[in-house]
Amino acid sequence: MSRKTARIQDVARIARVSTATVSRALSHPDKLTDSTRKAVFEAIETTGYRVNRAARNLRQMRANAVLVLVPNLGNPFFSQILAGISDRLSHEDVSVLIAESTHLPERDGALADYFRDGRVDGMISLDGALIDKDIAALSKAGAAERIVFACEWVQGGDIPSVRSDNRRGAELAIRHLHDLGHRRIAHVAGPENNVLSHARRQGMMTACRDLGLAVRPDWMIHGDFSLASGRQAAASICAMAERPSAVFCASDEAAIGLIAGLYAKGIQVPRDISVIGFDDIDLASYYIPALSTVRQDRLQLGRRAADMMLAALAGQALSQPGQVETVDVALVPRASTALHRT
Amino acid sequence: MSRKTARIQDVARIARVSTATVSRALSHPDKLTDSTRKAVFEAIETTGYRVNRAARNLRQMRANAVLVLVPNLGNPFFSQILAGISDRLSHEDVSVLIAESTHLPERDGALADYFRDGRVDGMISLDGALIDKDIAALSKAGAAERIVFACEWVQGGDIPSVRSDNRRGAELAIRHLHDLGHRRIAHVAGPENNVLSHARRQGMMTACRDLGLAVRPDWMIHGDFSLASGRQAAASICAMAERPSAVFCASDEAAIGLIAGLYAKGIQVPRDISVIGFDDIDLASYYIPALSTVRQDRLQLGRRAADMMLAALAGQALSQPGQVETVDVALVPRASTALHRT
DNA sequence: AGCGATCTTGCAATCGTTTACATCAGTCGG
DNA sequence: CCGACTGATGTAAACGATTGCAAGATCGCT
Repeated sequence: MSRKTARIQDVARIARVSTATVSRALSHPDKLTDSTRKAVFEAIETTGYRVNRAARNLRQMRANAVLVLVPNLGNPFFSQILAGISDRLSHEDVSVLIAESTHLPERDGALADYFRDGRVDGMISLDGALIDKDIAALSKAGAAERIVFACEWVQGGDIPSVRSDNRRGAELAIRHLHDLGHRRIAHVAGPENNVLSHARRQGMMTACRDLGLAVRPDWMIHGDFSLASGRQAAASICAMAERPSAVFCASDEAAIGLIAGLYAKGIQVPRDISVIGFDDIDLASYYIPALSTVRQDRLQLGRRAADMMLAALAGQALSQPGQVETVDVALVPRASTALHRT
Repeated sequence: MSRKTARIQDVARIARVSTATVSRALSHPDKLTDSTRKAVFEAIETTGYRVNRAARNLRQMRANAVLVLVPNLGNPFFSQILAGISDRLSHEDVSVLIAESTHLPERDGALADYFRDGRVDGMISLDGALIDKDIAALSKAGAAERIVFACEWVQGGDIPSVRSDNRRGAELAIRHLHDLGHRRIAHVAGPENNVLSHARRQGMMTACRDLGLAVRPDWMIHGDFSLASGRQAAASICAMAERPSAVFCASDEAAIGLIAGLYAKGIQVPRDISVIGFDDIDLASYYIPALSTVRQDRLQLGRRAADMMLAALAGQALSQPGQVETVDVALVPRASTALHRT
């Protein structure tokens, strides 16, 4: 038995047809006579033939692969979106390549190179912090039409995106606290330059205005979505002369960090302060107290982004350049928010 | 300006050399005269040339890519190992493809096809549940020498692996509980057929024997590493006539589920029962009570696996076929374990 | 039977590299 | 001054598929 894998020629010889016919049997089965198609598939069976992707990619000048750019793989939040993407793409015979923003080579245009050397046909970015330089390099590489954002996005561009309804999520959170009687509400925000931070803060401001609540600047606490930043926020709150009765955190992790931090100082949630998060990570319902939060459907975000990508690759430009798809969010009240003690 | 990207021919023409020389400038720069090398690199600069990966892969008959097989991308535990792998490989110009075990096509040998159609040169599997059929298909595809396990592994095979010292981790956990005065120790195990479950249970048994503790079969509770299984275990424990004073859980998630479940029934940790987990996930130190656990270095697991992979691809077979590298673990005592009340 | 239309299949060029081999120019020792 | 040797570069044949074009086969209709 020969060590080498079967080539299209071997199949053609056994099926007594040309290589062209074998190729067609695979890509346009309906274009063939029943009998020849059968003969070809039998030959494929006996030889165990599989098409060589490198050869196909070279000839077709496409990669049949998509790059997913993740800010931080260690973060379960992103990896679940990745799972949604992978789910869709793996069924379409499109390979999924991954790259972490933080581990990209320093060299400018490292991202664009994925396109220019033909490794991928498109990119789904979960990172909204792409700088203009990257974007410029990408569009110079002719890749601009084959980029989709998922979850995060960049502000000005025409690049289509799939995102949660962050503003509404924030409004739901604030209204929930308001319904419970809270009037003094603080916010632990995400990173300053992040689009999600911004949208969620905006949502909070809108809701507060509608409800006639004041938003005190000193109750807008800086954070970065992380556990550690939540814990730090706890310190800030303890130091306050007048404390809020409830806190809306821009992420579940920040909320958990905050609760842990408050607990360490003897402030109990929700007895002394109510806390609500954003995301509904798996752990939220197992935390003590179970975390009230706003659910984002991360799998759905990934799947929809993958669908947009497939559409973009299928050829026709996207319906509108700046297309935005929004995935709904839902309030999930649990035990970390309680009636305000009057 | 032409739309098409520059080819090696264009570079050759501008640098006034042959394509062979350009190719050599990239792969064996030292084989060239200083002057020609300089000329070539200048031409590359002006044309913005990048080698076409499909063409290179076809000619070299290799993919310069590695497949990472993950049981479940949604699980942060795996995605952090993935981060370690990605970190190493992206610096070596090796692309990282991902596939989820659960989303693989039903067809037999779907994994082997990644090798047979030349999409990847090697595979790092985080999934120890590969069935014999898969393995057989893989080795028939000549891929057996290019597989490495990370974290999990399969029992009998010769396939090299990187893993944490699970037995020692379990022993550390048990001795820690013993040091605190606990003598009645239960275990929430992982899935029945999982190698990690087995190793950790073995470690527990060894430690118990050494310390002269009885292991009661009815205190070995089935689980599957998940939050939900931990919560279920809480129900089991509540139903027991005689309760353990401490529980060693095979994962942090199970431990958290357990604590949440016990809390719901009015049993407090560590006041009534001590609980220790395994993994040291990010959240462990932010849980209330902060979770005692055994730390696994997931990044390191990934990095070492990537290194083994690179060595395997570099050509020479691995030192021994069944090579096993062990990554050390560490006890991290926190607030979920306390002195046994006598 | 004749003719055009339609459908099926084969021929051969092509995608962009890499690399074995050939070639050519120096270099060096005798 | 010559032959052997070394080192740098060019020539051209792969790698394995896809696909425009052309040719042959089949069919329908008059």
